[in-house]
Amino acid sequence: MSVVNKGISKGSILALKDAIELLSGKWKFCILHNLHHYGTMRFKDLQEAAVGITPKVLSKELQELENNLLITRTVNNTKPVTVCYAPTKHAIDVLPVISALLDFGEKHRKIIKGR
Amino acid sequence: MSVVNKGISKGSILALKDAIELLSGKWKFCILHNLHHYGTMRFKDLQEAAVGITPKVLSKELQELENNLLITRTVNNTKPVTVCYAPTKHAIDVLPVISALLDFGEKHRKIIKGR
DNA sequence: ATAGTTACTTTCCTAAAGGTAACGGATAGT
DNA sequence: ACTATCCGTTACCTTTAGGAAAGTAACTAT
Repeated sequence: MSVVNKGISKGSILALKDAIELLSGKWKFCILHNLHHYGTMRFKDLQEAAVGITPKVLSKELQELENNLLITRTVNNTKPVTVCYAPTKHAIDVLPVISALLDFGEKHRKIIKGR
Repeated sequence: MSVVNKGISKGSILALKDAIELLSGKWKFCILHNLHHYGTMRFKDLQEAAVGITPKVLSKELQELENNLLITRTVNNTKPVTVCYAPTKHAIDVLPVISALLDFGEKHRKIIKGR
């Protein structure tokens, strides 16, 4: 009937905690959301898309995502150097999380508004 | 083809940020996960299920979840007072997020292990 | 020579998250 | 009177997240 119904395995709670630890925070979902939409983005594009983020924070988030094999970083030898970030195949696995969050967020807004 | 493919609306990014703001953090997903599994839990059950959480933090998380209409709090007039927490109908909307996170977490573990 | 662009890094700082430990009120058992 | 249970609260402290502002390196254009 429900998604979780047969008992909570220790493995599953660990997987949940891993996912939370990696993806929690103010920006990672937004970055991945943008990246999945546009496919490939430069640093500045990402900064403009994630309104309010500072270069320092963006840089840190991107490094963490790269370390976890969710994005790739490519340096182009252009006049002023440009860098491209793109989602990896593995990043596709976070799409369901993002769309579920999006869905929840929209439903939640309605419910909170009308109380 | 993909879940997000037609443009990023401002509303959707706001919904995403709302969801992140509410659910981000170390414990809320775990608490909701447990609550959905067991249906109704007392304070102490929740504390034992979320290994490592302290009463202060648990108390705060539960208040936030209650304020956001994701759980209900019921005080029973038993010998030593007991309190029951249960998920609301609205909390069902976070189940897809949890199962997607769980799924991602498991896939991610495999990918990170074998690199 | 000066100024602009891109992609950061560095330093400094504040606020929030989260942990530790102890305590409190209600009630009941011994 | 003492102890225990349950559900917290309170005070205190440390850690982390994240923001502000400036700087840097490499290059180009004027």
